[in-house]
Amino acid sequence: MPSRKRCWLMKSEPSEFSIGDLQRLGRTRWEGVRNYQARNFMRDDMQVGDDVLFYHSSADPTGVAGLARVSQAACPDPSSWTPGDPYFDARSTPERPRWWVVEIEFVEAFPRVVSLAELRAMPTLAGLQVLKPGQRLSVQPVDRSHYRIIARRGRSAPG
DNA sequence: GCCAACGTTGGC
DNA sequence: GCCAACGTTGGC
Repeated sequence: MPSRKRCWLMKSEPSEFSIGDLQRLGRTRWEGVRNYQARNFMRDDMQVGDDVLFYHSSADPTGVAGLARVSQAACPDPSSWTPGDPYFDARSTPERPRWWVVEIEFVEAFPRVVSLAELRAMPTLAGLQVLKPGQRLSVQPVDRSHYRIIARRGRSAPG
């Protein structure tokens, strides 16, 4: 029996891959995650249909820029055993893959980024992982209540 | 560009 | 298994 849809936050530097890039492509494989905790979330917990907050990191402003959805469950990350690929890892092989990817699809781009400062100022988001000091995980679980609050804020008129 | 926080690696 | 050195992340 399929379990209930979950919600996630996924970070990307918009100079590398932005919500606008996802909008143009429609969907993408989330390649290049090289952190075990983030990998485990993708490989073990993400399911098709899960909701995703698309977060712009190292940006101005940094924050949630839109929504996406998991469109394909995890499979081994071919970039990890492709020599010359920026994400190549000699320890990963097709027989014994070390890194995994999910595919996500575009849902919507917010009319404005809900900035980190704005997220911090919302008392209803207490406990949101990305607000914790030193939190660097590029794939994080998010409470559905938090997801809804952020999605509503992102759709609201700028200002 | 700085640097604090964190994860990974590898010598012992 | 400890832990120092190193690399990376990401806000500022």
